[in-house]
Amino acid sequence: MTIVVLVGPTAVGKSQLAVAVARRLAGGGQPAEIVNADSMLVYRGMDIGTAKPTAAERGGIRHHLIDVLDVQETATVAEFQQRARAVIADCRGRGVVPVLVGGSALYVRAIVDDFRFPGTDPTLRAELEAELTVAGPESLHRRLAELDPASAAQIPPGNGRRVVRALEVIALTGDSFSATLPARHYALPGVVQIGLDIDRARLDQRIAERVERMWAAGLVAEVRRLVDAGLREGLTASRALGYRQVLAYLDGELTEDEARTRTVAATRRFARRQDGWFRKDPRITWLAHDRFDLDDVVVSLAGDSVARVPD
RNA sequence: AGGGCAAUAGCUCAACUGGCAGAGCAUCGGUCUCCAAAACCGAAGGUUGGGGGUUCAAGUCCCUCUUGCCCUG
Repeated sequence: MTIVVLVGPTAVGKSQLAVAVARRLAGGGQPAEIVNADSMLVYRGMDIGTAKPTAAERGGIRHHLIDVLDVQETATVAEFQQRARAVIADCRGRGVVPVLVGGSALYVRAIVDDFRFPGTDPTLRAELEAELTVAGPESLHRRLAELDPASAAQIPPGNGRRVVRALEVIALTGDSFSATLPARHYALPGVVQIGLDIDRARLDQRIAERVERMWAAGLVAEVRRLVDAGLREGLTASRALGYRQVLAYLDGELTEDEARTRTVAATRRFARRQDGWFRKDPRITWLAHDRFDLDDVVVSLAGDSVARVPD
């Protein structure tokens, strides 16, 4: 059994390639199915700003884990990991090849590698969060240093978010946090990871054009609509690229023009960070995003894996 | 045309009576086990619009030119 994983920065063309590949990866006569691994495509109503593939763009290929949350719900890696693994297992049970497509590196790794997340406690989290707001991250970090010097050494004192999580885990498990990323060993069989390569100037250009198109397509109106649906209350969704900036515009903190320009800049920075994750993974096979035989190569790489990995 | 105000990092702006030119954002690099399109850390970046003068010392004071904004006619 094989699973194709398509990664790379935003706007390289992952979604499009996924559909082309899925059509040709017929296991047992049925086309492959696409599994989203993108933290923002999960939100209903966030269509324009996330460049969510339209029905036409999906080309009749089934897409999983898109539109599964309301904007006011908080997305989490752990929940996503469970859902994605369930979907993947289901595909395999039906003899269908899953094609995992994602730009959220942590999400992809959590699905494909051996990640085990300690639980969470909303009440406890809320308390720590409240303390973070009033007391600041340094004071929480000092407490972490007493409880668990090893993890305190790993987490920068200014990063309140991670300090809170560490304290939460310690309180919950009674154990130390030991926050380290696991080794790059696939927890699933038959993984073929493919990265789409693009030079920076080209990518920046594509990002600028894409944001331009989003505005023309009515991103501002979409955000207005989502505000009524509770976007501002959504911890995750309200921080999405484009959405956060348009919210600031609607609040009068930015002009519309500034919102657009900042969305472009923020997306560029995001692309750099994605690159940082993916480039470090030696298991990824990199292919130029614009090679004419791109889908052929992906299909054949997937096929090789099927041959190599016995059922 | 006359008068006033302004000009400092790519952008927006700081710098008490003259005393080591800074910050936010952008840019570049990095970190990462439940908000990750998040959060955080680091680096680089300047002939203070041009020219002259006063002073031990000028972004700051004086003269002049340039550019922009405002007021008056």
